[in-house]
Amino acid sequence: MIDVFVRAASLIGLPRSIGEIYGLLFCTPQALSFDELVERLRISKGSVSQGLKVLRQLGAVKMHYVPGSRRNHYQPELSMQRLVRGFIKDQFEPHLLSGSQRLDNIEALIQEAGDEASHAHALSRLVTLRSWQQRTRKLIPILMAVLGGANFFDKEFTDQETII
Amino acid sequence: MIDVFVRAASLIGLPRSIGEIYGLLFCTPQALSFDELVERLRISKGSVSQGLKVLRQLGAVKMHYVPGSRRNHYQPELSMQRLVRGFIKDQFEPHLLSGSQRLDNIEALIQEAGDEASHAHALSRLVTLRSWQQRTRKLIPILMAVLGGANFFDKEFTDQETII
DNA sequence: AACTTTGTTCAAAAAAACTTGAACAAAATG
DNA sequence: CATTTTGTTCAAGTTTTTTTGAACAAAGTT
Repeated sequence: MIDVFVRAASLIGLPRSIGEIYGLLFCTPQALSFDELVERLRISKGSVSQGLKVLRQLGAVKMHYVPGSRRNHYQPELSMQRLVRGFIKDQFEPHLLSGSQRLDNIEALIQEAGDEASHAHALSRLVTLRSWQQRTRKLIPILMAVLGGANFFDKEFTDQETII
Repeated sequence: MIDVFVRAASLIGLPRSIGEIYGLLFCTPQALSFDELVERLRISKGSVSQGLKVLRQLGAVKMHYVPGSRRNHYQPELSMQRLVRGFIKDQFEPHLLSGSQRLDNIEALIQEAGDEASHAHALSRLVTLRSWQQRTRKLIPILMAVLGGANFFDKEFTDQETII
């Protein structure tokens, strides 16, 4: 089962160790501590430390206080909507933002250099690029809405109970 | 400008050279031949050959016949919808499919091994996983619909002319 | 048929990404 | 305050991915 998450992680460009950590947390009934992750996965403390850091940043694991233990325990985020939101916020939107800046720079570069004829083409491609960017921006809220509770697109979507 | 595509490529897990090839095709007014890509990007024939292969598979470049030249010329796909569809069909859906198989195997494994108590938890996590998968499946057509012409989500989406 | 052009394949080299483990910091404990 | 526990950091080592370039195939020319 952990393998499912290792593959999913690599699909979205995250290292194997991160898939393993999330996968083990996902499979295990109770919250696990740092040491338990090191022991059960047989990976180094360094990997676990870095992996948990990324997973916390993504909002994919939550700290869980366990009475009587000084260690931090970790639990997986099980809401698909929150997982996706975390991924987009952390890994996607920054690129979109810096992308806008970059397109402005490119526009300036087109203005100052290059001959008349190529200007027209370059500017038209820039328009295409900006439209792609804008459409991606508009897509994200729709995506989140579909993953959220109010699913008005699909009438057969019935058993909400089991869907997190 | 090519740099924009190099970054975009790495964001979706494709090598630098592929971003460069698509980027140059995107920037250039006329279709380019294999050799022109090698010369203008200063990368090896091997990289261009492999890069074009992947881009063709994704539907991100199209062959373009140029009269009087024996070489193949290439043009970029400019429709965001088709680019996204190609990417999903080629890189995403196969994992989704094999994922279903894998979940069935996992279910079998849960049945035969493990004690009573952990069965319940494992099965409930399997349900979660299946719901994630099903929701992803349902998401794809919606995504394509939004990227397609009929955009009934956004009333301000007016200048369809420039949007490819 | 011999030769040229055009592009592919694949083993080896280079580069990039990931993991490890030892040194280190911070906080709790005795 | 010395010691132990808990976890982080980072340079070095390992693995994986990407690129190169030479050998090769396929098809067109002379």
